[in-house]
Amino acid sequence: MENAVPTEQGRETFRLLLLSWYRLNARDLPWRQTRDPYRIWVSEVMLQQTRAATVVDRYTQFIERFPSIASLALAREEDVLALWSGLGYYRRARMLHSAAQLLMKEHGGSLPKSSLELRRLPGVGDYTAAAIASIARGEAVAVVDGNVERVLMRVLGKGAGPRSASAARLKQAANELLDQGAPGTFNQAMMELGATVCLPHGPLCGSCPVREFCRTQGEHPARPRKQMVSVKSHYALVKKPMGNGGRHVEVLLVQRQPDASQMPGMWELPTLGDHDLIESKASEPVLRIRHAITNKNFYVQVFPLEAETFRGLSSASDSETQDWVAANKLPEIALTGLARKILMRLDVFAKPRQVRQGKALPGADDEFL
DNA sequence: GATACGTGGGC
DNA sequence: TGCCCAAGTAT
Repeated sequence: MENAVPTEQGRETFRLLLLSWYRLNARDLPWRQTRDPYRIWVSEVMLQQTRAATVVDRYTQFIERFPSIASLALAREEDVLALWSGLGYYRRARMLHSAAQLLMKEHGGSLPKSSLELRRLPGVGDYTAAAIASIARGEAVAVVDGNVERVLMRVLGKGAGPRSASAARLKQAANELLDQGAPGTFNQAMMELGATVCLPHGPLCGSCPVREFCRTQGEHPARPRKQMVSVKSHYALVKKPMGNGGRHVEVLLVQRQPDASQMPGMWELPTLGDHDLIESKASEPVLRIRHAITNKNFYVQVFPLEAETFRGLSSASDSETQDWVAANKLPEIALTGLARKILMRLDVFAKPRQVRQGKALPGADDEFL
């Protein structure tokens, strides 16, 4: 493969330029203020397929609640999932939790040092193992995530054929480029460059510290797109006053099947079939929203129902676990992202702290009709 | 290697 | 009632 940084001298210049750019431009993110392997691990798992901006608050809350491997290991899985609610890819949380328990049992409660050993933990793949080892332990191993892959493809150019872009070639290129003296910082700098300058669309080549080494100046092949599918779904909002002068309410929730492929064991509003809608004589929905999950658009309508009405419906006798949950306990429940969104919009969810100012609260974007 | 797994934000 | 995709992993 032809290489825009073929000589060691070229690579060294690349490193210096990248690292000095990073020193000036690194975003101030909470997990960058520590080298605690546990915290790095938590942040890396949260960051899998998830934007840094989304992770910031969740990371802070998570670390506050589970400051150590031991505290995480001792927690109940449902409490871990409750903190993960809305982040998606819930398997990550389960694996993080089970890995913490494994470490308590078999590794003296600490994370292994090498990327090779880290790689054996559930939920820790090549990327995460390299990230933890390089950032927290200074191991000279390069990470290749989506950002690094894009940066390298652009810097190195397409090369001779499809093989040149294989994972193995990219990993090799990344390791040749790696700064042996500061692997953790170098890795983060490469990712930061991808996340903030070498963007998938409209890369900011004018601001790129290593543009002199770049063969392509920003070209990037488009990926095949996937067809979106539309699905309609209906949910019931069943409330019951709790006393206290009617100030507090309880909401009826159901738990998804433990063997469901999506969001197993998570809690959501009771679903209503078409038959239920007729049967319940439901009138107008209190809420219509769109909720996208991977390649499916859910067009969701929420109908307010009296407890007694709901009890009479066929769906109510399904074998799912049901429970009344006090509104002020909702933050402790492992809700699906959709359930969380609905309860927030309808002002049932006791909002933790965030005060929104100057913004129209109903998110507008995914509201429909 | 392909596919499933969630969600929010940007345009 | 769009489309992309983000600090991936497991199967």
